[in-house]
Amino acid sequence: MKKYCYDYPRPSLTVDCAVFGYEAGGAVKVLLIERDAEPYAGTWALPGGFVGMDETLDEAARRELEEETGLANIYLEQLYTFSNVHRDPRGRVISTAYYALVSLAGRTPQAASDARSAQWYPLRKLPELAFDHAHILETAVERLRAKVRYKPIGFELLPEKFTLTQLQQLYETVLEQSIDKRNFRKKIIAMDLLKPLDEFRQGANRPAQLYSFDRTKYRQLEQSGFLFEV
Amino acid sequence: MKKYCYDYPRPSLTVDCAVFGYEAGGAVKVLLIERDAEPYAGTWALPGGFVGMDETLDEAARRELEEETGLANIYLEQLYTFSNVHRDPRGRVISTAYYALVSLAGRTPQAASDARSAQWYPLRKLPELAFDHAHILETAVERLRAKVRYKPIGFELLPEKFTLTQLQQLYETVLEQSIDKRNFRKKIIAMDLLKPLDEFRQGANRPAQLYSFDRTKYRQLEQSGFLFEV
DNA sequence: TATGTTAGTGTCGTATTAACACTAAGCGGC
DNA sequence: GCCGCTTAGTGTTAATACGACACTAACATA
Repeated sequence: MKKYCYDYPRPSLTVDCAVFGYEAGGAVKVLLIERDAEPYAGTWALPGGFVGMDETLDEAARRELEEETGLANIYLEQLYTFSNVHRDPRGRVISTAYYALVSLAGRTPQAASDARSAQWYPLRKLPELAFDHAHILETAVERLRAKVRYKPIGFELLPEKFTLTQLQQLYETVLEQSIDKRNFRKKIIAMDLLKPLDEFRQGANRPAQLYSFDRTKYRQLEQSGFLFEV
Repeated sequence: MKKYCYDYPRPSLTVDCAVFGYEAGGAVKVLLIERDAEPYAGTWALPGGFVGMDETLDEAARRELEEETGLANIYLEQLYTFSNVHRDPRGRVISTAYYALVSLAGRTPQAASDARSAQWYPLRKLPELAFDHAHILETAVERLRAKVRYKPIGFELLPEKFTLTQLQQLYETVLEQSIDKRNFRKKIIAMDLLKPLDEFRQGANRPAQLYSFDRTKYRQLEQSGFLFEV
């Protein structure tokens, strides 16, 4: 018994989340779930689901992400709304995609809701994806790369205290290109965004200076719409 | 009698178009319609309307724009999907906004459908707008400015044959800042995007060299994702 | 104490950018 | 016909930003 009736037909609305995970030294990963329900049961897909009547798309994206993978407090940014007429075999479903880049550290997904399992997949070794999610993911990767080139990243993606080498590796991983060490340091230091700490990271070799982000300066820069080219 | 029934409630989906118009020497204008139907009857708004079941959002945006204003063949680009829960008094309505920048020349809107009237409004002298359309417009202006800084504009916005001064004025108008004449010419010429013609524009003063766009080169550059800073 | 590994640092040539002022060509009025 | 007004058109220079490039420092371990 269908209870919700309208004068005109309405498409369904979903959200999908392309969450990229970064881990020092590793490749970029993507958070995927194995679908438990039809259609595409048993197939891997981006976390996502239907939008509720009393939540914004942002809220829906965050909620679905947490429901299906257990990951909360991830800042998602709207990517694009995909509206191909036949993108979903259930009928007319329009989906607004979100994306994010987060640190893998401490973020182990736990499948729940209609996800049979949930895990990080290396971006270069993806399984077959449900719906048009491969296409969504492509779009998200493009956007992520484009964005990283003019907005600094780092918050969230590194431990509270980190070395310049770690920061450089982050950029090299996301951009998939190597960067000159001296030039990178020059530029980052010139931005005056990092606070050198009194600590050093001990280890097998020469101890590395630890830095932390200066969030105040970060926000100032953010508002003035600055450019940041690596 | 409501004929379309579903197991779960569904939001309505609309599209809205922020179409900016440029005219040599004038300020940037925005295409608005005066709503004929409730809610907001008599108030000015962005052209737009409900999405059909067998059309993509892009198609819906183009269709609504033509229905309400008579303007066709405008290349719209997706801007953002606005989903505030109370953005529409009729209930839950989510709207995907599109934007475009076109030449005013020969584009006189003709109201139809549920638009009582349709006209170009100077961006600096806007009336009160319906729904959250003022907010959508703000977002569109930001995006337009950002985009113009790295993608060349000009096609569509100038007559087939134009002078470098006209092209410069276009940039100055859209960016709302003045540009050094010599530097601008140097840069534009260096891009090798313009064909100097054998003609000059006659008028009251020194005749100006006429140029036209070299569309082949434009497409080449477009594909290589080039940057273009003015 | 010798070796291996990562941290850290400066210069220079080149390319890009911004600032800046005068001459050229046509028109209209006198 | 010449003077004045208006718009078109043109190069140089100084400052800055960028990319390329190689060695020394510090520590751990064998």
